[in-house]
Amino acid sequence: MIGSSGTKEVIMQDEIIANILKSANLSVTASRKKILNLFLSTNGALAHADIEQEADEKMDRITIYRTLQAFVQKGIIHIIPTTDNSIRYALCKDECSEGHHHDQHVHFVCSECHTTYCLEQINVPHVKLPSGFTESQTEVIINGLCAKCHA
Amino acid sequence: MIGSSGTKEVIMQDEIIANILKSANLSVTASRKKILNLFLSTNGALAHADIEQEADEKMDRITIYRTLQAFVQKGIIHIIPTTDNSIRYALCKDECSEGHHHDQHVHFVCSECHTTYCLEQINVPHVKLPSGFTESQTEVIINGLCAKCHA
DNA sequence: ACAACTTTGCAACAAAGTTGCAAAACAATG
DNA sequence: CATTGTTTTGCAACTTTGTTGCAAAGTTGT
Repeated sequence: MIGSSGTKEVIMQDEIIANILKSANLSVTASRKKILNLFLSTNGALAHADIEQEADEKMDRITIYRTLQAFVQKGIIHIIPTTDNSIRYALCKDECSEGHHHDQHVHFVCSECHTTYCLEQINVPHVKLPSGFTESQTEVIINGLCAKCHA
Repeated sequence: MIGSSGTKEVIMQDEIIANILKSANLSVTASRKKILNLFLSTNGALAHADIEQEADEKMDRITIYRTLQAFVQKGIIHIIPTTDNSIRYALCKDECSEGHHHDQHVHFVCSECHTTYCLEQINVPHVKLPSGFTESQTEVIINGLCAKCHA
């Protein structure tokens, strides 16, 4: 659900979503629209479990797995590394495309509420590697307390 | 196994391992020595599966789980974030203690051979956070090709 | 060497993820 | 808008990964 916005906005959003799917060469189905909508209306990251809960109406676990896999492969979302053995996904920025993720922003994971924030504004600092090593992607994960969870 | 070193060195290494365990308040058992030895003789990170393979002699899966948990809790090893839903562990440096991990070095994961290197020499750059956010730990994971896997 | 305590291995269980296949939904035509 | 070909979904069954309780075995300290 898009919240309390009017019908016109809902239709707009719906078309935006459909277009994202089409330009990724994915057919536009109810489950995909629902999951993509969830990502668009969340500014943090989502785990498989979150999606399973939110998309309350009957949607198979397996469909969620496959949808997420498809989205990752097509460059719509990307995986954020975690220490708790749970895969978290977040929307990609424009520079990402099929098979080529260029995600250079910092992720912040709150140790209290476990929300994952994408800090787009902040650039990933460049790190010099030992000789023989080449970088294709750098991920920065910062753990700590977010603004909401401060005492 | 320590390789082809002489008997004296093996005994030395054995004592070092026992001391690490003792100062962490863990009793010295065969499984723990074997797993800790594995970490000491690997300069990268190990996943549960790696340990299960290497420690070929009969050692229960469950013992490995519990040993790793104990090591993490006591500050002997720490978890490295990954994108592939597999928990990887690496030895902690001296600054780590029970319940308090101060691991500030960069990790490099080779996309070819999936070896995880700890780049101790390289400092983690400091990142400025939005107001209200406080950092407790920063992790940097770099993906790319390692020296061995270069064509 | 003995008693108190910790760790191990087994069994059983729970959670997370994958694969094959038939039915349903979608896309693209006329 | 109906039909055909393709893609996606949902189900069942299975694999892999991780957890818990408990008795037997091992470790520690005296």
